[in-house]
Amino acid sequence: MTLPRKAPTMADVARLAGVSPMTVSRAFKRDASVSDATREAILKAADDLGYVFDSTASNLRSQRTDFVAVTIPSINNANFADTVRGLSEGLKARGLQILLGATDYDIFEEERLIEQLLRRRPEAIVVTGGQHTPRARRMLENAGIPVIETWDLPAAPIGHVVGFSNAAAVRAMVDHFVSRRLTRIAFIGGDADRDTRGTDRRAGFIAAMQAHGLDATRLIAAGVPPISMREGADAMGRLLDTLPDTEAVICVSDLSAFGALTECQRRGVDVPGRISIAGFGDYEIGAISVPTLTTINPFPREIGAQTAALILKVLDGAQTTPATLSILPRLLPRQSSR
Amino acid sequence: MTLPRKAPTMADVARLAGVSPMTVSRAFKRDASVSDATREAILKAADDLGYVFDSTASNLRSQRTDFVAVTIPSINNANFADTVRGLSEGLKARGLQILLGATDYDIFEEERLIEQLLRRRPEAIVVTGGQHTPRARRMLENAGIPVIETWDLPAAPIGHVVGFSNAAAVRAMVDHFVSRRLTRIAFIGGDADRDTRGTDRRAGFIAAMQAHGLDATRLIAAGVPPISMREGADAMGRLLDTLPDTEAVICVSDLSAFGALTECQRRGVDVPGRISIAGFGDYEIGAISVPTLTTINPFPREIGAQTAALILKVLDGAQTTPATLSILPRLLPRQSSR
DNA sequence: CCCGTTTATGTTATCGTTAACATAGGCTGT
DNA sequence: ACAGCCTATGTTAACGATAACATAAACGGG
Repeated sequence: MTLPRKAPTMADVARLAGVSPMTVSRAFKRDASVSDATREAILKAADDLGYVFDSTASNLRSQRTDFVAVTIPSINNANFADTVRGLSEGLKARGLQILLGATDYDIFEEERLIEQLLRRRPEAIVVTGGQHTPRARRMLENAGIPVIETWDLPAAPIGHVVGFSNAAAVRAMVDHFVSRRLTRIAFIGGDADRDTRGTDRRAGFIAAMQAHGLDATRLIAAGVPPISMREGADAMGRLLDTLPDTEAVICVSDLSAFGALTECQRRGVDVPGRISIAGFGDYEIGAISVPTLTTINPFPREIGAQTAALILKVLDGAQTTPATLSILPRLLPRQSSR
Repeated sequence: MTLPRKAPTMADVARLAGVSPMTVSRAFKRDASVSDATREAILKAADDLGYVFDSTASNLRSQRTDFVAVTIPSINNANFADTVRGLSEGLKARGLQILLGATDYDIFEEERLIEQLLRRRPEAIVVTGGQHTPRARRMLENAGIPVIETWDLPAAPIGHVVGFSNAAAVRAMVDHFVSRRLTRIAFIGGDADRDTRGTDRRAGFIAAMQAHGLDATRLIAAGVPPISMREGADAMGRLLDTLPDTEAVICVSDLSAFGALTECQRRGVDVPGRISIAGFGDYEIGAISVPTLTTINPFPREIGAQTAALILKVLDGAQTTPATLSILPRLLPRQSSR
């Protein structure tokens, strides 16, 4: 057992390799000009000493952290996870690392998180949604780094946008049902004020119903977002109890839609025979359940990939004006609706 | 539009507030001794200037980053996400932030990731699983920070452990089936060598079957881990085609088990009447599907929570020897098995 | 073969915060 | 009233890498 002596620094490596610290620094960068022999000797020396590059020092001196800060509502959500995956893959090649934080669907938590993240001096920041506290907005505006809002098309963007209209996506679903002669349509979502995307979807539902001259009052609040399969099932139970003549139901996500489907199965209610069900998000479950679930794919991974590409473009100076990349969600009619 | 002048530093804040930079530094810490009047003036000045604390400098000087590095196989997995959530919640109170990386179920990718993470000088590192490349192992051993292996009970731990035996958990499932007089049992998992926890589960299955004197050759390889619902369904299809007398099947996860269930539903194969199905992980879907899925809950969130608590203890010096916290997974018999 | 250019390396100062030490003034108890 | 002890603040130097500048050696073309 050796004593836990102080960790070796570049100076130690330099001494052992017989070069200056600056040369060691160069040897650890990809592009820098160091002769092969010297680099090899340096890496050997570093390995012998068990040297581990200290990026805290590098970050300060070079004023670069190679972090990209990302906030998502929840880690435990396949859609947001897909976006993070798309981002991560697109940024990895450039050595950019994601600094991830979850807001728990709360814009005040988001504000706190953004402050924490900005202190780490990321190269760019990606936030989910276009609704923020005034202070959060101010921090983002003054951060001096590229800001990308995703999963939404904010009316007044802070910087760049890679998103889609949640309201328009749900409108397409309403249109789909109406074209099938289904008019008594309900909406199952979370309690109004927390999940802003869920709220947008509900608003889109109401607007679309009214545009068709239909009653938009079949609204079931299933609990605090994100609503679970279980909450979807419970909401469906209440819907069947109170408004049994409902012909179709749009759920805020595929998870709640699947829960709703199982409630119908337990009660022997035929889907889509007696009631049609639609979800949102194109989760895998909707593609494989029996029956499969009609849903909307907002291409979350694509959002991440395009966001990553945009960040690289901006950091390269190849994009100097705020960009808005609009993703077009796709309606996927499946067995759960007719 | 103001010019993007240089971001203000503590020195700027200090000048405006009429104090020394050190006092500003103190004002930004929780415990430091600064009079209320001074702190207020400083925070006001900071706000006026739009000052954002620079943790890159703080990290270097104080030799603390308040990062805890975490590697998980995949971001897009509810079980690992739960562990991260448990960790995150337990660490937040102490101002520790998670630095997350995904290995994509690949120990070579894990090695690369561990190196990247250690360069950021985390206060502790949490890895999923107990199998690592030799170099990864060496890096962890020499990192000089607490190392916690999770989701496994390694034979030769590097440091601390918060995990469970995947093999033992599956053995309990085999025992469960055997006690119900089911003996022709199959296992659906991923291809052998990648997902080490999946491999452990398969090995546990084989060992348990042999311990009962039963045939342990009904093994279906469903593809590259992590295997999806779809792959679970496909595997079940092959199983029904090739070994139609199978009485029970244990799937490597609830997701593949649900896929397998849907394949049975599509084929009109009664579950559990003709075949029993079990999964692993206690995903929400298993609790709500019709029929509900027999599964094993390894308490992923608890793993995260206990890991967080352990890290705090170690950083406080209240735990100086390597700890092994063993979680006991719970078998949950449900409708999909009899 | 000489001068302009490139390549490999060295030197110096610095990024912005804070640990460590120092000190003035106020307070406490006897 | 004074030693002893807090409390609030200041001063100095350092964390470990690297940007910016400098230079010696190698190269190359006419």
